Amino acid sequence: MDREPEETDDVRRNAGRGRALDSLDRKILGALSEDATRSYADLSKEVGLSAPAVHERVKRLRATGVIKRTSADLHGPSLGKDFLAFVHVEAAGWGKTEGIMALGELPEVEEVHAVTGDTGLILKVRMDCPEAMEGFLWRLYDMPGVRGTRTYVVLSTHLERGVQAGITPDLSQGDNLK
Amino acid sequence: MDREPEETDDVRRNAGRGRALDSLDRKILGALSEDATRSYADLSKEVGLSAPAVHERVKRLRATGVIKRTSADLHGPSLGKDFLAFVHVEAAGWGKTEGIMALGELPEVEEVHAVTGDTGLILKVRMDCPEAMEGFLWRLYDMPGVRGTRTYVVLSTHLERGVQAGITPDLSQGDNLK
DNA sequence: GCTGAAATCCTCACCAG
DNA sequence: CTGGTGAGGATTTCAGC
Repeated sequence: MDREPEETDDVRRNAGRGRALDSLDRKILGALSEDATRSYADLSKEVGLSAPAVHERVKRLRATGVIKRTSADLHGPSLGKDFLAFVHVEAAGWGKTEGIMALGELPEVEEVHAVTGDTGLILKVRMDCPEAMEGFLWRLYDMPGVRGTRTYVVLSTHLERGVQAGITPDLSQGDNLK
Repeated sequence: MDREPEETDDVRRNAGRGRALDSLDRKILGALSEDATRSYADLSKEVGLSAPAVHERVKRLRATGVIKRTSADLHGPSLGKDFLAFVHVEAAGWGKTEGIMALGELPEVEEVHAVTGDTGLILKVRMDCPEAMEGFLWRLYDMPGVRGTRTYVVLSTHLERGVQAGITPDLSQGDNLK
C-alpha cells in the first residue's frame, strides 16, 4: 500500500500547454481540492514557500487550466434534490451533436460521458423526486437517436469527490494539525 | 449550542437541521457553486444585500451543511489522469461493510454509490492508464463478495459539474450581468 | 521566489427595523 | 431575528529586489 513515489518529474502529456507540475504544485493542489478557503499564508507554511509565491503558482495553475474552477460543493438533499440516478443511454449514431449539448442545459444533468460498451452515453442526473425522473426520461426518449435507457437509482452515496491530486498523505512531514 | 432551535413545521425535509432556503440563499448558492472565489462585496451587489449579510448567510449555509465544502476542481489530464471509467460491481451481500470504506482510501476512486438493479454498486474511478485500471480491477476481484464487474470506459466527457442550485436564470431581474 | 507596502476584503462590533 | 453601518485586522496583490 505504501510505495515509494519516484521523483520522475518528466512530463508525459500536459493538457495545459504549460510546464510540468512539481511536487509543490501537487501539494498545493491537494490542499486546495480539499479546502479552497485556506489562505495563501496558511498554505505557504505547509509547502515551505512564501505567500506570494504560492499565490503565483495558484494563479498559474488557474491560467493553465489545471484548476478548472473553484466551486462550492452543495448538498443535494438540502436543496430538495433527494433523487440521484445514473442513466445509460443507448444512442444510435450520435455524433457530438446538439443533442448532447442540449442535455447540459438541464440543471438536473450533472454529468454526460460518452462511453464504450453497449450503452454509448452515461448520464448522472439529480432531481427532486421519482416523478421528475419519469418526466426526464420521457424527454430523453423524445430526442432523436435515443433507442433505449437503463436507469440505476442511487440508494446511498458513500463517496463523492472530485479529481484527487494523488498526493500521498504527508506521513514524512507530520508537521501540523492546523 | 446556546439556543434550542424551535422546529418549525413548514420545514419540509431539511437535511441540515436548519431553516428552509429562500430565493436569496439559492441565488448565493448558484453563484458560489459556479465560482467560489467571488467576494462577498461582489455577491452583495448581485443579490441586493449588504456584504456582511451575505457573509452571514454563507456562514449559516456552511454550518447547516448545505455547502458541504469549497474545493478546487482539478483537471484530470493535467495531473496525468487520462483514464476515466465507471465500474459496476456485482456484489453479494454487502452491507455497508468495511469493503466499501476501503474503496474510499484509494485515490483513484472518486465516487461510490449503492444502486438498484442488477449491479449493486457503481464506482467512478480515474487513473493514469489502462494498466492501472487492470490492477484496480484485480484488487476489486480480491475483495470478498465481489462476484463480477462491468466497466464502462469514458471516451469523452461533455459535462461534469456539481449539484446545481436550480436557479432559473434571472430573466425577470435583469439587473446586472456581473 | 522573497520582502514590504498598499488596496481590498473579511469579520466583528453595535444599531435599526 | 435578520439586515445595515462602520472600524479594525487579516489577506490579497503588486511593486522592487
